[in-house]
Amino acid sequence: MTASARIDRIFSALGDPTRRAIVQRLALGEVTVTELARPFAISLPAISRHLRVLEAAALVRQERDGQFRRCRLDTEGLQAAAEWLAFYRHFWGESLDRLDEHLKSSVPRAPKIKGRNHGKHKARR
Amino acid sequence: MTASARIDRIFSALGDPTRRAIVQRLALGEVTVTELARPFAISLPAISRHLRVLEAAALVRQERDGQFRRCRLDTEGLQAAAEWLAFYRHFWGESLDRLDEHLKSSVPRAPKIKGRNHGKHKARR
DNA sequence: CTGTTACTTAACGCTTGTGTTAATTAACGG
DNA sequence: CCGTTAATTAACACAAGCGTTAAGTAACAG
Repeated sequence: MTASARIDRIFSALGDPTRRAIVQRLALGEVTVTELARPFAISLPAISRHLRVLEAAALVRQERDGQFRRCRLDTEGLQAAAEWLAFYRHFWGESLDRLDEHLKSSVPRAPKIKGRNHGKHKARR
Repeated sequence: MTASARIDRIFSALGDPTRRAIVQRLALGEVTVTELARPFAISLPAISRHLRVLEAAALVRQERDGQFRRCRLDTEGLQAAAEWLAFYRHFWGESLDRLDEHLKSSVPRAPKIKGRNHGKHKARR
């Protein structure tokens, strides 16, 4: 697999608001698929496929636990994306130290669950 | 415009290898559209539309110069993406300082132009 | 066994994305 | 003016993406 294809999958995966919301939810902790799906206004199969995409991008990992599948963050994809972007840091002249400061000083709010009615596809029934 | 829609556009824009190659090219310096398009195996209109997408994502800016349009990086989108990802840094326990080190120590190779025959759509004529 | 719960896979439809060629707009150069 | 160069917009084709419902698989619970 080429490096480009890997980064492709990561950024494409993060381009969907439902999938970013899943990542944000998993940042709070491990959950089963059904638990994960509950806050969303889309069907379970839809969530299931988002999870495939996130797994292929190394953003999420799933592990079987009897009847359940536990999902958690996979940092590999996030790291890869961060490193790709870090290459361009000097263009905005912000050292990572200063970015670090900025982030530490901002309120560490929990990510909100988004992804309902995001307007790309309406539920039709 | 919602914050989510903005991040949407940025990650979706970066999800395409041709567009990432454009960003990489512009990191080397300002160019006109035709110059920018030359290394790619796709038509000028296709490049032109990629530029629209990149502009909408605040990743590229275009400025008229007589007969030409000069394109350059817009760091706003890159920053926004980096900040979104930075929220998850602590999950892989890497401080930005250490990431900084890592990047400084690696060879500062120029980004390569990719995006030809990336397999998503074959040229048909 | 049998039914229930937790998912995933299959099949389908609509929308979006990406490419093409042809036509258009705008500036430059004689 | 008139032709050339630079780039965009228009119109179209086809693939990919994301949603749905229905059917399949696997573990659990009685």
